[in-house]
Amino acid sequence: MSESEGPTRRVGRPRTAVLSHERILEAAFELADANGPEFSLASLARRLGVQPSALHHYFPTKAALIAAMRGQITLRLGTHGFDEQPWYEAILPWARASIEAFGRHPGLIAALATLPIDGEPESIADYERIVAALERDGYPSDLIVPALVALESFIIGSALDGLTPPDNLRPVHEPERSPALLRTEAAARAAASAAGITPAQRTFEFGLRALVAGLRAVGDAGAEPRTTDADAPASRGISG
Amino acid sequence: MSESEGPTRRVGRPRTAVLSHERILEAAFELADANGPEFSLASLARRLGVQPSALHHYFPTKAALIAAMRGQITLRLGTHGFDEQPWYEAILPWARASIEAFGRHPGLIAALATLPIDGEPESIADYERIVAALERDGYPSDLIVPALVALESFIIGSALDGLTPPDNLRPVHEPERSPALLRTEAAARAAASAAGITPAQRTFEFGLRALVAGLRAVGDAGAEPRTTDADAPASRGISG
DNA sequence: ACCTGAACACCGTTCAAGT
DNA sequence: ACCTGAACACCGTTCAAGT
Repeated sequence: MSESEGPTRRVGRPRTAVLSHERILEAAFELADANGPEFSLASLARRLGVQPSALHHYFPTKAALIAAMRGQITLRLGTHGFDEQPWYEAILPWARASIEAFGRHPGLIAALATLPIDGEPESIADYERIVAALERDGYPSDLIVPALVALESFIIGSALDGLTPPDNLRPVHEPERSPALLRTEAAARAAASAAGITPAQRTFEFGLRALVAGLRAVGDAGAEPRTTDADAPASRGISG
Repeated sequence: MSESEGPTRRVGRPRTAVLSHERILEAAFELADANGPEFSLASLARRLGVQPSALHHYFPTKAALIAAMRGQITLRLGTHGFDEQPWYEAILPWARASIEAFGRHPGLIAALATLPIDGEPESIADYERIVAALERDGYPSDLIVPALVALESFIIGSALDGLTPPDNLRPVHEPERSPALLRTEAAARAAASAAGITPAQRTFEFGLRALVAGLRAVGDAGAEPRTTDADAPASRGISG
């Protein structure tokens, strides 16, 4: 959109500002859409026709810019009717919109995943809506945030999985050494093809339903003191 | 371990080789263990007392080195008794060992996740063992690989989640605007603290059990032609 | 206040040259 | 074959200087 291939602006403050938070964010999304994991401030500056250092006047660090992008993405997710439907219904379109949004910006997924939420009003508001629905539906209080985070972890991991080639798990080098993998990978790829979607998309939809069903089962049994405790086994496996 | 802070080796082929695949991998794991997402060939070369370009003699690219590290990590995961136990039992310690391994190398998680499996014999062998167990237990053939990939996506996403601060979802800036999140996040953190684990660890264990339970439910209903089809809804949500 | 331009401390990778 | 050293094309960030 904004081409401006550098009429070599001279030094000093321009008469009218060339940049703004909005213009930078817009160009940043264009750059992130042009797929490939190459998202750098330098290439963003090139696209905007400015020097890289000019960007730091609006966003102090690269992480701050990405945090702002995350806020925009969250805004566009929409509400998905958590107020009208039970959480396990409304969460499905929310999850689909989330991975779709992540998939549109391949170069950002890893960065978005590790970014602290911190003071991000949009993400906080999004979480608040979902958490409130779980509370309203009687989900066990101390398992609401874990359920939400587990779901988001699955979404993030699936988004990264979507970056791998469609036949990523196909044993091409020594197929005779992994016959079961060869068989089942072909079956899964054929099923995805028949459905007109990628294997990664089919995997996501399948895993999403399984995870939500599992989370729901625990929540329904949530009135009693919880025999399906989530705490016990961790002491025998996971460390720091 | 290997200090060798550069007695300034002179040019030309050394009388006895200074590097080897094993020495490089060992140092690479030491570097990845020293937490922080800074894993570079330059810092690895510094640790080994060589020039960065020397590394390319053993691993053509950084991605090739990380692929080799992934192979080592997979080897150390162990077998976890998929031959003796049903898949939904053996998969639990396998998943715990996986996230523990990822958690030990924070700087590698994102790179490991996006790496194509390609010709990685160790990972292929690991998958083959798991897939074979699912087949043996009668899991629907075209859902075996999706089940495995969904689980691994959850593990990868959870590993990334483990990098965020423990109170990542706590609304500190405007707590009055998100009361439900404030309540439930505190409840979850308190429960984790009482169990002597981090919130991320408790979330992982909880989500793992929910996901496996959900995957198992679909598999048990797998004899019939599948009314719980994974294909239909994708046509109304997920795109390229 | 808002930009340029130089500078700093990094990256991964290639390749000629030396032994 | 196995390393050094120089070179190339990048990074993010800081900061003085100009308007």
